[in-house]
Amino acid sequence: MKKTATIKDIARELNLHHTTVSRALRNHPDVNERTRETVLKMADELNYEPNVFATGLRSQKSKVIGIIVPEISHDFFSSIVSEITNRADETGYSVMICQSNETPEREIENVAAMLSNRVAGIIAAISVNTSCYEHFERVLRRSTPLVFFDRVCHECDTDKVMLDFYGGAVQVVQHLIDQGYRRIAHVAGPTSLSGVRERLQGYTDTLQKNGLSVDERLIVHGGFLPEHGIFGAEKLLPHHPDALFCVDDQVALGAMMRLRAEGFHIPEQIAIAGFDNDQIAQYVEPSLTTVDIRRTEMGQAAVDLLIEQICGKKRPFRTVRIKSELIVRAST
Amino acid sequence: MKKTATIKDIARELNLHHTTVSRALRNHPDVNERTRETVLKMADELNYEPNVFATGLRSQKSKVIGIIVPEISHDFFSSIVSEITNRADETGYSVMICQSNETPEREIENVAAMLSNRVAGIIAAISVNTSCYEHFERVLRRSTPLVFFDRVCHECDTDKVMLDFYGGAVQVVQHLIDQGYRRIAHVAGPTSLSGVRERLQGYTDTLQKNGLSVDERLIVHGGFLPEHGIFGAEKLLPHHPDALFCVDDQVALGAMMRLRAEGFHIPEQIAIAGFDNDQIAQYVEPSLTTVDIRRTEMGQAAVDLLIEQICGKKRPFRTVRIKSELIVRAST
DNA sequence: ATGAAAGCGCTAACAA
DNA sequence: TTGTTAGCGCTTTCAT
Repeated sequence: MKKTATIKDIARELNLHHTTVSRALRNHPDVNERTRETVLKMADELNYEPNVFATGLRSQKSKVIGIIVPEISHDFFSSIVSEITNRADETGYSVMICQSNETPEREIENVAAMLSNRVAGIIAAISVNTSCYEHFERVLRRSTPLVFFDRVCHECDTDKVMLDFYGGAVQVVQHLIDQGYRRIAHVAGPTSLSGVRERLQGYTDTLQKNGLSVDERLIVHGGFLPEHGIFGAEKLLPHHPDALFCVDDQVALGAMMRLRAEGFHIPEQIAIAGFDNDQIAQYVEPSLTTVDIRRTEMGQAAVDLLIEQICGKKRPFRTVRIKSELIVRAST
Repeated sequence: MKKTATIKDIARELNLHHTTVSRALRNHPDVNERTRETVLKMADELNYEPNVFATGLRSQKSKVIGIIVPEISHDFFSSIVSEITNRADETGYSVMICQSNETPEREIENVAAMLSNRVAGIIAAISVNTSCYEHFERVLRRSTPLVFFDRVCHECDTDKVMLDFYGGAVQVVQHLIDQGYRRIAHVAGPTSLSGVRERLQGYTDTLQKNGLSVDERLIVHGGFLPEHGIFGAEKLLPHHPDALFCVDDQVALGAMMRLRAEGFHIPEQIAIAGFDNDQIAQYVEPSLTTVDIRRTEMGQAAVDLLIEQICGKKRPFRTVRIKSELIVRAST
């Protein structure tokens, strides 16, 4: 690696002391205007680039935000990562990324990697199976700023950006009931996640509010992937549902595939609704009714909260709720 | 930020000099076995974590790989980022990410951000509109390791991981011809990208090899998103194609949507084929014939080439070609 | 086997 | 307004 110019190189060229150069570059008031100009010119000429290791070593701060997600390649998470990256960019931060692959072990390593890289703060969505939060507690003990989003850790006292899963589920189920569906099934996710429990609660509450009974046989649990939708549909069909409310769009996609294979007409014989408003939801046939969750707003909120923490704004921790919006399409 | 323990803290606790501690921690041979043990124990006790700023400052090296992609949230790129991240993890590197949003301006900023963060190396796919490569030349001039993938810069002398676009296109078009389709259209991408030109070449070569003429009206150019497929289908329909070979699956999805809206039966009246084998390709109705490109292999190759460069292996730059494989599904 | 000294590039405090 | 000194945490060289 050919070494790049340092402030000392600039100083030598200009017969100045490197501290003067340092001041000039950082617009310190105590520096002659003409000196500053020559310094800036020389810096440009020598392609000077401040050394992050040196500034980091002195300040013990970095301009890097760490993101930890379960799976980078999922539509929802990749969108959020994209939004976070854009927002971070706007505010002068770079982004470091890790994925837990939905395992607590990897998640622990992810956290360790972030801390070892001395990131300015961490934005995280926990993995499905995380039940011990010691690694996140350690982040807080080191007073490294931390913001959870989507899949939050309720036990941890820090900022959170949460979706309105309950409200979203209520909207979907009410919509299905309004459309005349009566045997509404729920292809749920793993109950270890609060968002899954909230959707379930919204589902049962709305059924009961409308005088419909909750049939346990119409509730199945799985994961967030298409195969879980396929499997869920198979388990539900013997109980003759007339609508499927799926925990997310990927699951809805799998369920839709299975139902089509069985020759069902959607939405005439069975309706399907998802959650997340993945990009494909509008391109499948029939297009999928789902709940949109304002990903841009979510990503920005996460970054903004984190930066407030980084900047040391003294304030109580906050939980931001992102609004859900029902998107009605052809599948219901 | 509560400061973490340093080697000096450990040294003080143990009445040793910090250099001895440093040696002990790095398994230097010149250190008493019992001393090493007590040092390791104390390091663990104090939650010692080496300071990356200090080691970076001394060594002028980091253990961070930078990735630059056009759009993080596209199925293809997010998969590749995921694969790269996994591979980097295995080899002890962390990953920093940027997206150009398909604009050269942002791409230039991305490169600057990576260099300013002193990453160990950069893995990049260039944006559609990048025509000047000065920013990448600068990377090479600073002898920062650089590997292009998918969308490569031919003018830059460095490692490249390329897809076999030509071979993939040949397979798709030959398959369509074998299935009896004769008026095969191509919804192409922007010709600024070599991968797009290679697919186009594979398309025309295969038509001609089979004694079919190339009808310019059956070739349209656009981008990589569903809307470009919708638009492409509209422009092609007046010329009565019986098959559409699309530049990627997203475009195929859009085209499929448009054709369905027009009441066409797929694949009876019109066949559709894509490229990339996005996750949804198997879930749409009808499932989409496409070309798979071994994303894991691609991500690993990119990381492995980069790490070879980082480790200073003296060797000529290489171009790795990733095999394409036709995936026949219901849409043809 | 351990310690001392020096320096990576930068900035803050103090001196001139 | 500019220069001097010192130190962030670490490793390398040389001395003991």
